[in-house]
Amino acid sequence: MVRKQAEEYATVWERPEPVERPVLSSLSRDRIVRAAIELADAEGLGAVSFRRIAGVLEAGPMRLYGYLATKEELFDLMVDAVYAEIVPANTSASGWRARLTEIAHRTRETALRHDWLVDLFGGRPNIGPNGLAFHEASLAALDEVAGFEQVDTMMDAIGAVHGYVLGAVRAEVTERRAERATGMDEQHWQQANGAYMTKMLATGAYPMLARVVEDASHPAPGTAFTARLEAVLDGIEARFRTA
Amino acid sequence: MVRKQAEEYATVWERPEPVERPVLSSLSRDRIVRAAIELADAEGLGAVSFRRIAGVLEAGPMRLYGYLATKEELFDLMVDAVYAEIVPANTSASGWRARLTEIAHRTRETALRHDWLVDLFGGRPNIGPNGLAFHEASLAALDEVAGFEQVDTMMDAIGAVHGYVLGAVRAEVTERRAERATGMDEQHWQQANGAYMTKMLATGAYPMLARVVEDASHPAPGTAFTARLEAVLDGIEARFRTA
DNA sequence: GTATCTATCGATACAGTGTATCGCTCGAGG
DNA sequence: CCTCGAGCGATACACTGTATCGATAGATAC
Repeated sequence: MVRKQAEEYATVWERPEPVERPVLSSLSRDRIVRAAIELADAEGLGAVSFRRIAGVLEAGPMRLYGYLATKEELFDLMVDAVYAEIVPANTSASGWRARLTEIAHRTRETALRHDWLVDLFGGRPNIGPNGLAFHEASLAALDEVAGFEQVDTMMDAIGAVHGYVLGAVRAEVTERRAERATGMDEQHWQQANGAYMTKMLATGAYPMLARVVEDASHPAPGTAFTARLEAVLDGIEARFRTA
Repeated sequence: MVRKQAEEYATVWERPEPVERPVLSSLSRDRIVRAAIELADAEGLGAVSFRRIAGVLEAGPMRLYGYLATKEELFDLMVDAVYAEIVPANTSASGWRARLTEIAHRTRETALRHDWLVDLFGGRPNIGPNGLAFHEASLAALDEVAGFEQVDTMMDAIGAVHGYVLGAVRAEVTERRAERATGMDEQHWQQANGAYMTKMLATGAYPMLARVVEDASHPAPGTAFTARLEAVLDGIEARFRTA
């Protein structure tokens, strides 16, 4: 190119500079996914768009399609990246209950750290490398444990645990989100919903709920999760373990 | 109006017809929500838009805003409408286990019938009349049952059950969706994912998963759900019931 | 019976979305 | 040295939720 220009313009002085060409930021799936996760953490899943990610990475939106085919794929990668935070590198827990408990708690903590996770978790097959590692770790917790020799038994056990964890964490995150709604209007939201709830309970149509609202103690968030998880583990031991 | 026209144009023959005014279809939250649910059932949640709903109901999109303030409110109403399908009018089950089991199964069946439900379920506080009735029914199953006198105990029990049900159903629906992906490309999807999975398992990094894929029997979908639910109920009895 | 007020409707508009298309430009390979 | 192919991104398209606002029709006041 420059050669050709050199033919047309004999001297540098007349020859124009090449068109301003912005330096291409180096991109990778990793950088894209990391940017997307930061966006989601800061402003919610709704703020994640190809245009905004590209803006952060100083690239054109269409460039992302060299790394991802669809937005769903982006979500899949985000979830798998977060799975890496859940799977413990090397667990110190011994015994199947302790190891499943550890996985459950790490799952919960990660979901609280990235509160958009529950919207994607289990919404599509999570079969990326880290998602598989997660299931592998769960299964490994039952490997060579007396009474869990059968594959079907193992699946029942981790199916029950993961089912509980997924549902419980989703409920907990939803509640947290609602409690501290978007900043300013927190007070307004609380007030409006409080009024609505008292009105509904006053109808007398929900006597048990009324009792609960009146008498419930509100333990620290994690304790209920832990206690119920223990119950699920008890149930697994009672019903599935064949030792 | 016509009077005024009558003054301007003395005879009918010169007086123009009033402007064509389309007959307004009668609207209600109920009709809107019903239309939205039909759309979601037929074409998925993604097909639910104010414009399409309005189209079905032969109204302008903006007219819906007289009944709903935002799309999230529409989703809330859809979920609450479906809760009505879950809550049994009058249960025949006796005993707390049977009644909680009935609720769990009705939840599952409803979620399978409306496979978009799991995407909204528990994603926002579901405190509409039917949502409250759902929780009321769950609590009522434990009312005056020996060993569940304490409100906190009751909450632990139904928290564990609902957690499990929510998570397990979400996982099941996701799997169903993936298996029969969008029609034609089912075969293609299965093939691509099968190849991917076998490749991943061949790496040897997931020995337990490999064992599972090899040895797992694939029972009818409902049976695993039921068995694991029984385990959860066992655990509740073992850990929470104070009788 | 007439005039005014008010609530509702929907056309239009706006900012944003995911993504298909397609020239352009550049670096690598023959 | 030239050609080819790949990567890039400007542009465009169809669509989204929703704010604005003039027009209208029914209700209300005199």
